[in-house]
Amino acid sequence: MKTMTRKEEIVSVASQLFKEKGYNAVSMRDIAQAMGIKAASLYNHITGKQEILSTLILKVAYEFTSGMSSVLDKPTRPLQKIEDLIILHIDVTVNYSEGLAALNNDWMHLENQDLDAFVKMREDYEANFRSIIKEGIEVGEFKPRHPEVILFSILSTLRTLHLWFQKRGKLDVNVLKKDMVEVLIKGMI
Amino acid sequence: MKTMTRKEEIVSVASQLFKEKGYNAVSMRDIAQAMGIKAASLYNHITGKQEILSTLILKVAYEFTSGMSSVLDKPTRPLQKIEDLIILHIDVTVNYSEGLAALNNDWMHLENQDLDAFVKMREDYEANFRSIIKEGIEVGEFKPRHPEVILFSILSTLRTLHLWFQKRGKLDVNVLKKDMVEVLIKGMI
DNA sequence: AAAATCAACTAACAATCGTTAGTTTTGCAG
DNA sequence: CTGCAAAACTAACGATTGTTAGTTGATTTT
Repeated sequence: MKTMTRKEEIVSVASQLFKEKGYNAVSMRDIAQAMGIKAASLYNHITGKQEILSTLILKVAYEFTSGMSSVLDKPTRPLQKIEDLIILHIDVTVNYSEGLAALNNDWMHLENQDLDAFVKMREDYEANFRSIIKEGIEVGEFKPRHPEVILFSILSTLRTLHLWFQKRGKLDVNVLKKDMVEVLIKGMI
Repeated sequence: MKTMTRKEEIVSVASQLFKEKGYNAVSMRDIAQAMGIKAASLYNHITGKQEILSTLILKVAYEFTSGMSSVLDKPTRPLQKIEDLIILHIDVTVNYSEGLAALNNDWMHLENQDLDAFVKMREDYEANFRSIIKEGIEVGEFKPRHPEVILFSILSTLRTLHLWFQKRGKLDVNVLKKDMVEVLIKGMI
């Protein structure tokens, strides 16, 4: 782990507290105490509480957006793209697990442009995912099921991965990738 | 819809606000305003903000617990039990959609005995679910996949159903049940 | 009609919130 | 050493939080 700027430290410490109690239940004094300083000192490094949240969430959201771009750019078939996206989610979960909790639970506490930017990224991401599924059904690679149900099932699972990964940290990442792809794509029977 | 007591009205109104902004971002004055009264008047019917949350969450948690009991009592095979649990989740989602948001996002803000009771119900529920999956694998009804991954995939999907059900309310409930069972159990290819 | 209960109200409380201003300490470059 | 900037501090602000006390008017019970 490379050396962190003080601001990165604050965002990191805050993200752990946000994960446990949520954005609104964590005070600036809580964050400061976890860093061993006073709340007012935080303002030497950040402009306010909102900046912590938006820095945290938008960084992770960008990872998904750029990951989706990579997947779309490759000339692969729909099934391979879905597999790539599952791997993407697992990798982001492993590397940004703190930020994912905030992204999932506290995105609605973003404000103004940050909120708009996030919502747009999220909608675009879902739309791209949906298109891949629809194309897979059209070319006969997937069963002709309601695309919305497939999209919902996969995304729900992937979005809450961080909860399980921390609880059952014993799960080996590569085993998880393999089994997750199998279960999500081929089902359980 | 039968006539509500005033307390039930408060819990209902509060649950809608909790769903949008989360427990901590909703003030007693917000709840009162949504009911057309003053915050202090709420205390004629409830003992405090905590009671709203615990009433809301524990009612839904009990639905899952008793639903699980029914499924376990029937002398069916593991596959049928899983299908029954999927139906249970969809039914609870339709009938208690507001409470599910609080259960998923704000359970950690419960206190003392309420928190303990909830955590125990949740752990028991997951343990029962896990046992059914393991038995299904043992008797050869399910593929020999990591039980934890199957459990996680199904529960993640079912627990976030309420988010999608409100967004895409056009989805017919019976179509949803059929497709959801198919997708979760048989996969997408 | 009198008495009691209910459910609303006003007013205020102590605590905590995010944030600002002004000051002191720390650590490094010259 | 000296000087300077970075980063900590103390103290306080106005706003909001959940909650309590005491009161009023309406409705129900006796």
